[in-house]
Parts: sequence; structure tokens; C-alpha cells
Amino acid sequence: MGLTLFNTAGPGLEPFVPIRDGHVGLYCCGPTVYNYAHIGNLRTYVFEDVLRRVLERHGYDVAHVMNVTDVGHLTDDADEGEDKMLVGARERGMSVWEIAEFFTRAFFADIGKLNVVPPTTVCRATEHIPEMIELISRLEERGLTYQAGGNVYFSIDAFPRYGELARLDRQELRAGARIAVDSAKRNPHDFVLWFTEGKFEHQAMQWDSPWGRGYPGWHLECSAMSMKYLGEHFDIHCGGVDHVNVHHTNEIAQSEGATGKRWVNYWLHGEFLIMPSGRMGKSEGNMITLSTLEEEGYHALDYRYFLFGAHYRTQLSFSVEALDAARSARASLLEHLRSLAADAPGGPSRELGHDARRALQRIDDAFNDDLNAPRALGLLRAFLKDDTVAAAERLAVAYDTDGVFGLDMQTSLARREQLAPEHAAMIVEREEARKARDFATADALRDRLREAGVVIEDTPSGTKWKIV
RNA sequence: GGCGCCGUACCCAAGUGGCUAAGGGAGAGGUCUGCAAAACCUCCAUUCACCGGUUCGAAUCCGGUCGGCGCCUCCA
Repeated sequence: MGLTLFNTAGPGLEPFVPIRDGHVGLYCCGPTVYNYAHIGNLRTYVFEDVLRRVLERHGYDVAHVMNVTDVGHLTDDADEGEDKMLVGARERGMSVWEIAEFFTRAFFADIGKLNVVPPTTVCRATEHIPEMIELISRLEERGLTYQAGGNVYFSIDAFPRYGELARLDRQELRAGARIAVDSAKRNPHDFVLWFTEGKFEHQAMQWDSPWGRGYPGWHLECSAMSMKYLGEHFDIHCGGVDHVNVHHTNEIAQSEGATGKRWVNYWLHGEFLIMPSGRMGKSEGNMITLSTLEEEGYHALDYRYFLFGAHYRTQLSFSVEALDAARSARASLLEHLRSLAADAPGGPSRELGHDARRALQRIDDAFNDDLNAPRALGLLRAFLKDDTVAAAERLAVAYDTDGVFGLDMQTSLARREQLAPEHAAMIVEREEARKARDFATADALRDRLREAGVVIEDTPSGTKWKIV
């Protein structure tokens, strides 16, 4: 079964066919580094990671590019207001460059903990200003821009295909329904390509340009950098659903406006993580970071497992109950694998029988069906319970498919085997207490070990322990 | 106001015309145990928000009602 993906820019589900055999150009909208990423943001990167892993499982050589937006986002709407970087810097007493670096590191640390395979190319907006200026010049040559009020704007009326991605009805666009319209715009949906210093005196990051000293509009970086690293026509562009209407719509307008040809073949969009109070966001005041979860005693991979509870194109409800369920589920999965490993002294089987091959195929089919991770995980767990199949084969299927799940099954298992010497000593001490039928001492030791993250299990074949 | 998505057991959810409605968590009973924990076994939706319709047949398609969410604004 070939890979089928849901293309926002197409009729929906479509077979994936790369532009160049064996190669895939993949661009994923990256973080704005003025704050920590919250777990809603991270959901999107995990979805993209599954895509990356599935593509590589198909044998594609994936050029995976991600931008880091360290300039250009405005705190306010409608192209007004201060740069978010500036606000963040002021709050923390850091320079905008320092704060960008700080949160960039924090971001990659987070996705690393989630076992997200790093992009092959990470590019910073501030390091690609010349490319952005070049792109504006191309648009200018083609008559798609105008200058007004100190800014350079993209004129959507000069680009007939504007809004096709989001299926926007040009007549129905109601700009200004909730915000004040920039009076310099000819069409309310025109957007800024270049801001000049005359407009915002406090903008911290500025560059010289043919239109005056200033800084680029937000959408520009993705167009300029993706084309630099992936060419003017590439395979897949990903991001969150919130980007469909504005960000990606504008990216398409300026990219295709500049080249006069098709830019991206497949657009994939991940849905939101929903809190009881609705969408997660800084302004909504319901932000949870990965660090928050870790402080609460969850492992980053518990969150990754949690995300596999729902398909990437459906909203996922977040709750501590649901996260607890995922943590328990991941623990039981590892426990299950441990017992299978114990029954398979030779390790995972290299040869698979009919049933194991079929299970493997069905799991791959689920991933190939628009990255259906929840179905794949359900199939894996059902298969692992099938004791008509040799433990070694079940283990082999689990480890093999973990190449896509990315739950780090083998490593997580191994980690549980590493016992600190003082804990080993306590276990021995407890065994002696039990033999002496001094259960009070034994139970106290068990409690202390539990607090240290070592769980004790007395079984007919002796006392066992594991790291949690 | 416009556009779109969703509503499956206590919870998270898969399922997109036809085998017994995945899987996980929680819960109940049992085996085991000094007690626990874990593991294993068993049980846990004749039913898919509600009402109509299409069909030999629908959770799955169509229409309506109610409810939730998202986008239309920087935002994953």
C-alpha cells in the first residue's frame, strides 16, 4: 500500500508522489522563539515527525527544512504593534538576540525529549534577510507590490489565485470584522512585505533595504528560505491548521507570485490540542509546557504516547486524566515488551511468520493511510497480546514499527535495567528483612525505593525491580 | 455574521456502506502474595447526541434539531 496523505490544497486524500524519485522536499513551519513552546505547539512537531519517519520508512531521502522565526512577528494584530521579541526581551531584561537564542535552544531541547528527529536544515529568519529582500524585488518587478505609509505591501488583487488553499471566497472576506484595518492598504487582505523604521521606532532588529531601513513581514521568511533550500517547487509543506487562512495563503501568494509557477504540491495541517477552556495559547492563559509536565512527574514520551491517542487531523482534548491514561499505557507497553524479551532470549526474531508479517503490514498500512497513528498503535497492542505468535516475533514487530512510533522502546526498556548501587543495596537489605519476617522494615525500604523511582515486585521466582 | 470540523462505553479515542463497533486508561471479579505491586484470566456500548430519509443493509450517505470546538486576528 502506498502512502496516502490529506492535502489541504487538493481534493483531500491523495496518493503521495514525489517530484523526484526517491527524494522528498519537506518544509515545516518552525517556532517563533519569543517564549517556550507549549504542548499544543509540540503536537504539531510530533505529527510532522511521524510524517518524516514514514517517508523515510518508504526509503525516501528527506530534505527536512524548518525555520526559526526570530524576527518579524508582531504582538498586535493587523500589522500593528511591537515585535513579540521585543516584548519578551523587555520582560526578561535580555537583548532580543539573547532571548531568541535562549528559546531556540529550549525549543530543540523539547522536541529532542519528544524523540523528534531533528530537521536536516534549520534556518533562522534573521540570517536570510538578503534572500527576503531579493524576493520582494522579484515581486516588485512583476507588479505585485505597492508602497504606502512607509511599508511595502503585497497586492492580492494582482494575484488572481489568492486564497485558493483556504478556499476563501474573495467576496466574502470580511477584513476588519474584529480589528481595525490598516488604512494604507488598498485591499484589507493585502499584507506587509517590508516594514520601514519610520513606522515603529522601537523595533530592535532592523536592516537596510531598497525601501528603507526596517524589517521583513512575517510570511516572507518561509517563502524565501524554503525556496533557497528546497527549490522553487517542492513536495510538502506542513504546519498547524491556524496557518491555512493567513500565513500559508500569503506564503503561496508571494512565492507563486514571484516564480509564476506552482510552489508546493502537498499541504498538511495538524489540528489543535484543546483544553477544557478551548485552544491553548499564551493569550488564552492556559499554556502548559513540556517542562511543566515533567515537573508533574510525566516523561516526555508519555506525552508523545498521549498524542498517538488521536489522529493528527482531529482536535485532541487534553486533560490530566487522559495524560495519566497515556502514562499508564506506556508503562504497560514497556512492561509487556519486557516480558516478551524475557521469553525471547535470542532477542527479536529476524524472520517473521505469516501472522507477524500480516500484523506488520497492517500497522504500516495504518501509517500509510494519512498517518493514522492511533489505529497503528491499537493494532500493535492487539498484536502484542496474540500469544499464538512467538515472543521473539512480537518483539521484532514492536521494535520495527517503533521506527515510526518513535517511542524509544528498546532504550526505555534498557534504562529500566540500570540500578544505582545504593538502591541495589537497599533491595538486598529488604530481602534479608523479609526472610527474617521483619515486614515493617521491608515495607519501609520498599516505600523509600518507590520514592527513588524503583518499584519492587515480589514474585514467586524472587524479588524483581524496575525503574519508573 | 461567514466558513469548517466534531458529537462512539466512566475517560481518551479508532472506525468513512456489510465479519463479533479497534486499542488504551479507569472500574469489577479471580489467580498469585506476609501485605502490596506487577502480571495473567474473566467481565465492562444489541449500540454509535437526537429526529427523519436513502439502501437488501448505516456509527458510516442525505436533510433537520440540539450541543461542543476551531478559523475568519499574531497564534501549532
